[in-house]
Amino acid sequence: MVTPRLPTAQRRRQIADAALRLLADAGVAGLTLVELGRAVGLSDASVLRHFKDKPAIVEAAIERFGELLAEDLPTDIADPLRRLGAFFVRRLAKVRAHPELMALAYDRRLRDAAGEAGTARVDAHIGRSARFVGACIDEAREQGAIGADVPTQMWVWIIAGLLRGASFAVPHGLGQDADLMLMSPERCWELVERILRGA
Amino acid sequence: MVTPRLPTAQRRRQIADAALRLLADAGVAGLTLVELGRAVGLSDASVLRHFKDKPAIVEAAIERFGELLAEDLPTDIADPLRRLGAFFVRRLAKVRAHPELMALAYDRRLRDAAGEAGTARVDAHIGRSARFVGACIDEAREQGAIGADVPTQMWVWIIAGLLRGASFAVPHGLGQDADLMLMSPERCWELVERILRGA
Amino acid sequence: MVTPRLPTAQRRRQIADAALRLLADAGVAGLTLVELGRAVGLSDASVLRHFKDKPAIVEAAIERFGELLAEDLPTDIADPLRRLGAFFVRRLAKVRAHPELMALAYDRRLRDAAGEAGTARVDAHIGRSARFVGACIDEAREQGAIGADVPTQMWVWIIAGLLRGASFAVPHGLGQDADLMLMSPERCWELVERILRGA
Amino acid sequence: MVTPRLPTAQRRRQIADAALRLLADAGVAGLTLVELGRAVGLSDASVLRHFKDKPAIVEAAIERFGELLAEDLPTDIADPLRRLGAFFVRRLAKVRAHPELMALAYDRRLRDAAGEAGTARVDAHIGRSARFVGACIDEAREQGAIGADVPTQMWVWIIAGLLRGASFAVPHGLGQDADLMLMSPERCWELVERILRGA
DNA sequence: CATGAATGAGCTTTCATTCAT
DNA sequence: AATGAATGAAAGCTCATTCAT
Repeated sequence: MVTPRLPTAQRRRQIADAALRLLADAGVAGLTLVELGRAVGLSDASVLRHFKDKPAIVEAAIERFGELLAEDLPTDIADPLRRLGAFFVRRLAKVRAHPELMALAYDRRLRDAAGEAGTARVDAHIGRSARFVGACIDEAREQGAIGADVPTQMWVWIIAGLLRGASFAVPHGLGQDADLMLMSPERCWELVERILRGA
Repeated sequence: MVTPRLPTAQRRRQIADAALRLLADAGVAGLTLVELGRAVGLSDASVLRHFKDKPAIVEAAIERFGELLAEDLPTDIADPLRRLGAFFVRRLAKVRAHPELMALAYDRRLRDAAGEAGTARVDAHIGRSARFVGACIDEAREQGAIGADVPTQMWVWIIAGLLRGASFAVPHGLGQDADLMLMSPERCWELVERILRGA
Repeated sequence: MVTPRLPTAQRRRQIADAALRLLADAGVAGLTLVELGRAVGLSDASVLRHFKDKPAIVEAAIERFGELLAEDLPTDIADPLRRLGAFFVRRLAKVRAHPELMALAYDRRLRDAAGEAGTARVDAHIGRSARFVGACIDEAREQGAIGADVPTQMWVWIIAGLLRGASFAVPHGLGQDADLMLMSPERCWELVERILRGA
Repeated sequence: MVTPRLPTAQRRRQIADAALRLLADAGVAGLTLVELGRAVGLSDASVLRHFKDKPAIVEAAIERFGELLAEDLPTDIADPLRRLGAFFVRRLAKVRAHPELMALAYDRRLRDAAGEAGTARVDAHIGRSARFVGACIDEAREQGAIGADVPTQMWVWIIAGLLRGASFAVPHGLGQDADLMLMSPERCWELVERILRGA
């Protein structure tokens, strides 16, 4: 088989992405070099020509995942609740588009794959979204848009819960509410905002 | 090595529990027979004298986890919101007491470990809590205790999100709100109930 | 399960017979202590209370097989061809009645199971029949009943070949001659004797 | 250890041949991957890089054995008895040259090693020689070279018996006839042919 | 840059064997 | 006499990794 040679930079990203997909679809046990090679059209040995070893691949995948998450964080919106809303809408759309992949954000599987070394990086990336949400909430509270009784962390978890919920292909709660999946992200946010303000 | 002998029934439970712990602490890759043996003080071969297979062990662990989750579902409380509150309080306490273990309820790792065969069982066990919550919400709504605008499934995910949040040993959002962990489950529920009613 | 206790002598024979059957039906790999136990209604550990170890069981099985073969050797018939005929008829009937079992006489599986130690015993037992046949032939030849040109050993192998052929449940040569299986041992011997005398 | 590399095609044949030898020499239980590796100068893991499975190795060995047997079947000789004779001479020479190996043709060990799946292949390969012999006999009988009284299948077994006899390194019948081993295959066939015609 | 060949480590599983009850 | 519990050894197999081509 003649495999087109690609510059390392491209290959690295390709491999990191494949690792993420594989981890999401097949779990830690499914992330093997052979499978990784198959995904990018290389042999297992060749995959390792672009990375020192497997942990290095996982590390790259984690960074890739971090970028994916960071994309959703808006920076240019002044109003905290509108900023939070923009994040929520983007993130929800992304979770719906790639439920398996985004489930990694609400899972410990990336940490497992990372081993001792990478755990902190994973937590940092995933925590970044949480900190963003928390900051929006705090700011909104200071402006009086949100009441003081419910602590910020609770709101953070509530929002994470809503986003995570969308990562189930089949919502394993009630069948009759499967149509929640059909509600637009914008409409969802309206409801969430009402909850935030109302409480 | 002289290992104290135990009747199979005891050993089976011991092994199933150890499997759950191991899965929670070390992930799918860390759940090996040798490690399992070490956990219960047996050799790897001896572990398999109590179970036909490794899959059989995972299966037992899943059932054990199902029991653990089922304990939290109250059946004798008529009022739906009080029933939901009782569940919330129990489950939250349990998640705080065993964060790593209970993270399995909000994770895809049990499914990964279960393989093709056991996935349905895992989903059934975990989904049972979700269905319980959904039923309480529906009932409460019929009684007019909860408004009609926010769909049930959303509340289910919100509550799951709050419980899942407690499974992080270090809340990876904001440090200043770590004291949320110190708020009593009962007090947490008060807040949640207020959100439910208020919206 | 309450297993009736049997005196060792009976158990030993029972186990040796089971070992023979197992070896014949399932091959060397199928001869395990657990399977042996199942066959005689004992646990694997209990089987070893009647024999020092597994080689000892195989050894007993070999002796048992030797007895089985020895039964077919007539001692009281003076005329060599009639003596040979009696053997042939008995042996053929036995091979037809227990093809799998008797296949062990034309196979190296017993030797494999016996290991270094038992090989000689196996050869002795199986060779005994061959020597018997050879002796009959030699004697008949001295009496002029058989010609001198075909060496004894050849006749021995011919007869062994005929007996061995009957150990195939399905004669894997020609289908149209399957009815050879239906020809009575006595009639078979008539044909064999004609060949012996005629040549 | 530095092992000289060989292209897979070569290795596969090498391994299949070694499997056959091992099976012949050490029996089903002796056919292990480690032993196989030792025979070809590889580690056990490396052996499996050339075959998917151990069963796949056995399968290849069986095909190899089939080829070995098929070599002996002449196709270009019109006269049936001469054709049979050519086969007999070749096969006898081969059995004498490789008694242990060729014993597999008169044994159930290949079937045991093959397991459920390969049994039919083994029977087909071994049966092919038998069918060949049967066809020669039938044809010769039609031409009147062989009498009608002895059924074909009997002759097939007789010939198989003679060939099988040569697979014993030490003819375990009579010692005084060990010199049968020294008789040339051609001379043996002369005797066999006389028996065939004479009856 | 890419790969085929080879390997060691580690995993699941089977099995003969020991021992306390 | 019988068994349940435990074990070490060895088998088959997977996988990350190395290296020569």
